[in-house]
Amino acid sequence: MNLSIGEVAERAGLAPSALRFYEKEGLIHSDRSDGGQRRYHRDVLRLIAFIRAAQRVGLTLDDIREALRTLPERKVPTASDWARLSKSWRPLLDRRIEEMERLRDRLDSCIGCGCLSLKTCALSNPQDVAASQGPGARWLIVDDD
Amino acid sequence: MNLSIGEVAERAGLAPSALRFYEKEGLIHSDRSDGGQRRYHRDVLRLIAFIRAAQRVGLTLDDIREALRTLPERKVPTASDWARLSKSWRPLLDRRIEEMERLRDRLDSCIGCGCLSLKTCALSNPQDVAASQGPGARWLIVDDD
DNA sequence: GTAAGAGCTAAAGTTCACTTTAAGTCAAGG
DNA sequence: CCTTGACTTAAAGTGAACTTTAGCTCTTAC
Repeated sequence: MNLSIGEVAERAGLAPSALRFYEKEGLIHSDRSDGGQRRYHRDVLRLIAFIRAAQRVGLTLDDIREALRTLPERKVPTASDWARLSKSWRPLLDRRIEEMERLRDRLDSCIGCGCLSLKTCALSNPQDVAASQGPGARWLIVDDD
Repeated sequence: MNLSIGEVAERAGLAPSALRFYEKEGLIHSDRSDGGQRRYHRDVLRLIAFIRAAQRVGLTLDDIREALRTLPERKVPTASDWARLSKSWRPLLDRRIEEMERLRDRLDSCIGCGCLSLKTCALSNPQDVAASQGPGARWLIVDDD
């Protein structure tokens, strides 16, 4: 317990500046030594691991701060608190995986058929993906006319 | 053929400003009308679709520009050119999918066992992932001691 | 006790991928 | 011909997620 910022940075695999930044953003918390230096509870490592995982799932720090607000205010979160949090990311993660798999399959079918834009190609029948991320997410769909 | 910037933007689902930006970045090309306005060949739509797909796979515009440099200089790319390109993204895409699946499974096993940090938990035995993205990518691995 | 290295703050800087702005030009219908 | 809306440029602005800088202070090992 009572880790310095350097120790946390080292163990968590990010820079001390990132830890100060996360703190300023209200994502993590630290106590202070008599001299005013940050001192961390070991639990912060788990929290940081969660933050990084959430980022990989595609959440912004804003989203993450929001999610973390569901954790108990001033007490150390329990296993079930963490479990609830992980669970809430599951659908998002599933969507991302599905999205990637669809993209992979489309790329595959294109490599196979060599068309990439004909009406007969899988890529030209977007009914499933096109709307998922607004007008930008059209993958490999190009409608030749 | 000979689409205006507005038409391309509309069909590709992005803003005209993005098209000008891509052009400045050397990702796409346009001819000009007598009056100096951009005129696009329909093929640019496919190219844009590829660029967006590549971005979803996690490539930066720099990476993409690099990849596009393998396309024939001043002639319209053939289906097999595109196929080669898609193929080259496949491993990256596979890695991203694997990564996401691993994260999902880990979150699952955590929800199941409720530990999240004990040495007995799946999360504590990272031999596979930890090195994949440098020291930052430690997922949910926290080594309590 | 002291020197070196780790930590402190606030503010400015960085990169990525664009968007916005300002001041003007082009194209097409009536 | 004229108006309107789409287009042009260069340059500045944006937001996310940090990092760097400058000028200090703290902590620790000798």
